[in-house]
Amino acid sequence: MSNTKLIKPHYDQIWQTVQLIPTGKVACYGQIADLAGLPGRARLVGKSLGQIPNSGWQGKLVPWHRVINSQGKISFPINSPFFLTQKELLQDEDIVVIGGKIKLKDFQWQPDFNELLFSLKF
DNA sequence: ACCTTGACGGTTC
DNA sequence: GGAACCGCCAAGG
Repeated sequence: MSNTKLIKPHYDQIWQTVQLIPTGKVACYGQIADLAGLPGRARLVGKSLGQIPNSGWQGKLVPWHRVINSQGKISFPINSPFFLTQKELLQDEDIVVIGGKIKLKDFQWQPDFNELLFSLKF
């Protein structure tokens, strides 16, 4: 049977949106919230990312590591396990991380409007 | 039904 | 820069 009923209402939209972030780019929590049709709910984005099943979602992995805060920083305590994991995943994509910070000017995802209309199913 | 918790963000100083 | 303050609201206890 389908497990979609078990997923919290907004998580689908958030995870779906996060999957659109291309390799080598990052997006802010608030940016994802806006694109997902949930303006002002950046915190919900963070919360939902922590709820992604280990097995992935709808058969795909969600690139949670590409989501950082509006200051361009990784939102985990410096040098904590999650921090280090995220930093490594980002660097694997050639994203420059210095002191937990990333230059949004260089690496922030700038989605194309038409692309969004074509990709988002809600 | 009430209270607390957040992988946040904008404003202000 | 950065720190303090407040607004936000779904979830979970």
